[in-house]
Amino acid sequence: MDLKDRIIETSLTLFEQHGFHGVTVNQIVSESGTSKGGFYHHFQSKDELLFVIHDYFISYVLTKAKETIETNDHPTEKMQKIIKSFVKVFDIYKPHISVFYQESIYLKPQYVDAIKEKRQSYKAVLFDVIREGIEKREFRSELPVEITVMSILGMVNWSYKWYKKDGEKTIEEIADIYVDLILHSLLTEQTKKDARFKEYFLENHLTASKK
Amino acid sequence: MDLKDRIIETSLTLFEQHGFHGVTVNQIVSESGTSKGGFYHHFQSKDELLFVIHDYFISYVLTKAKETIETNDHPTEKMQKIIKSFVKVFDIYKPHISVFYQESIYLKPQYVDAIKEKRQSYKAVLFDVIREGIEKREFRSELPVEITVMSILGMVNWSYKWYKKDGEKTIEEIADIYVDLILHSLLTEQTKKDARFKEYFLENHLTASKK
DNA sequence: CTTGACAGACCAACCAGTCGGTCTCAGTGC
DNA sequence: GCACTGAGACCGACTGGTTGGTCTGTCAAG
Repeated sequence: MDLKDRIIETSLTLFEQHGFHGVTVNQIVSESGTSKGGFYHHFQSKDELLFVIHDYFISYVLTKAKETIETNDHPTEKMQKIIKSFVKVFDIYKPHISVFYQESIYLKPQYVDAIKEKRQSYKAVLFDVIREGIEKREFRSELPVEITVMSILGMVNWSYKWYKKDGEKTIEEIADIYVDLILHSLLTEQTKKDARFKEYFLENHLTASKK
Repeated sequence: MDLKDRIIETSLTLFEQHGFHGVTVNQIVSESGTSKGGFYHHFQSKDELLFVIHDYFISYVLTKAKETIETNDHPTEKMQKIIKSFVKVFDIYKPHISVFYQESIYLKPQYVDAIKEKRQSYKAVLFDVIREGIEKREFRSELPVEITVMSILGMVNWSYKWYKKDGEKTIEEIADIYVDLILHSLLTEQTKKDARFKEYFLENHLTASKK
């Protein structure tokens, strides 16, 4: 791991704990075992560092989501895969995500456009899946697409506020719960009975408690 | 409106736009038409101002939620009322909420405990409703209480990132959609058929599009 | 000898907070 | 009715510490 990465990793941890403005360049520098010179050799400014962190994460997530929808799956399957893959990102990128949602307000104007665009693309992916789901009668037709997308995003994204790696539930379990909740909201009664999607519901899991 | 309130209102707007550290006391002072002296006459420090904003909002929401559950309603009704009342808070207190979730990381240690306690109480209210719902067989028994609470909180709280007062949908409409989504995730098939709860679902609203 | 990676002393700007001062007004004594 | 006093509300020039960023070097590799 070279110096640049070490600086990023250190900053991530520090930013997550104390916020962008709660951390000085001197702290970053000393915790990553380098110097002002080392830092400014790799980054034009503290603001550029913030941008690099943002871009790194959003690019990764966006690529993953696009991969998922370029299949011939049913919308229900797509939704399940998107959610699972996104939730799993928390295990690796939680600090990135925290910084992404917590500190984006401090991104300098010159950087915001690049990030905004990718953010929009990510939302668009979800939009398309839901629209497709409604068209194909798998999802309830009375759902307003925009609000539904924002609800799903909110539910999943909020995890950054409380998810702990060594918590009671594994990331896989949490992802399964989200899938269950979301699909229960989205699917029509008809689709819920479809045997192909049975495995997505908690009540049919082997671990579920049955009376 | 006296000076103290004017300072709070101005700060709220500024903090929401630029973040706590993106706003200087001088800015606050000049935008609220006062002076350094005026500011420090009412607040011990910039940090205290942040605390006052936090406390004001969380106290309000907590009181509202406690009022709601001190009824003899069914859990389903309670859940619906809590969600509706909380979502409606966005219309009045959106800046408070934004600052609450965005800047709490910068609260000084001396203030965090007071806020944390009220935050926990709020979660506890939701916990209780869900537990009661499961006990009374209105909510699905396979739901893990903690994650479900966090999902609901996430879904609703996330609104602060995108809700605009003059947006396409009114706050009432958004609240109704949340209620529909959440109840579809929570309720048992049996309970969904209960005529008393019919009005909570979008498909039974007068405005819903029917083929 | 050149170039890229890194070191660290130094600087200028900024910003939260201070402090002596002014203005207004209610209360008090005569 | 008037002069005096003191307290609370508010003013704004000033300061001292902090912080992002610079600049001159050093050194190892090629």
